Amino acid sequence: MRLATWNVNSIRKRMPRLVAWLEAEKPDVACLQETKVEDAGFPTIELRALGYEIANVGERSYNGVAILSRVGISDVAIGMRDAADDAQARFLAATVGDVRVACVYVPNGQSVGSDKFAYKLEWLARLRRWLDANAKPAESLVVCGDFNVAPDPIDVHDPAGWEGQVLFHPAEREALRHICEWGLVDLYRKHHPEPGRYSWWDYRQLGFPKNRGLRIDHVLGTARAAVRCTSAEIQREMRKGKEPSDHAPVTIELA
DNA sequence: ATGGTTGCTTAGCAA
Repeated sequence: MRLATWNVNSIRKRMPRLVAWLEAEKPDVACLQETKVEDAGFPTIELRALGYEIANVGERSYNGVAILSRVGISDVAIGMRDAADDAQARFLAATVGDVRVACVYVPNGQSVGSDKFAYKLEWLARLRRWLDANAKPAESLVVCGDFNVAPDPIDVHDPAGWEGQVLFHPAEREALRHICEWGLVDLYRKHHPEPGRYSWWDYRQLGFPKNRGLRIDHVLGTARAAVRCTSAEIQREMRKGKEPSDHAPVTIELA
């Protein structure tokens, strides 16, 4: 089973690329973030025509996550369904094939010390509590999406310059570690120990041509998923060309 | 130096 995660930065804007990518890569499961559209405007008919069943939760202008599956989709959960009153469309879980998958769009955090940064840390803490309450480390579970956190210095083009900044602040990295300590493995790192592999490059300041990137999009899996994971890739070429998303897809193969 | 680029929605916000 081929599973991918991709922050598309507006599904409507990205439809030509998304359709071409789905047709070329044929992922069995595609987890999308930043769809930026209300449910009524989601391109359901077009994606169904490509053979996908869809779970989606969106909102006007911002956020929005979706799971596309060609291997069935069931037990869809929209939002973390915890005590927090969270109107933002950032979380979807579903069973696809024999795998439970959670598609997440972690808040960006904007700047360290801001209300949005506090919200990001709280959201990451909620994600850990969601795992505690709704999943088991012994099951086949994948948690993937845009985490807006680079875990380690090797995930950052200029770790000294980024240290303490949003996306690479010790508090967010600790929150991500706490999530992984529940029982999740970074499936990309499992196959790629080398530094300098990024999934996001800022549109500004020639971020991509200068390869000033960060690895902030992740596919995390339980041990049971990890033993089935035979490969993982970042599709850097998808960041090239006309009107790209600022994120590249990350894909894994599960035996 | 709070710049710069993109997208949504239409001037300002979010990333």
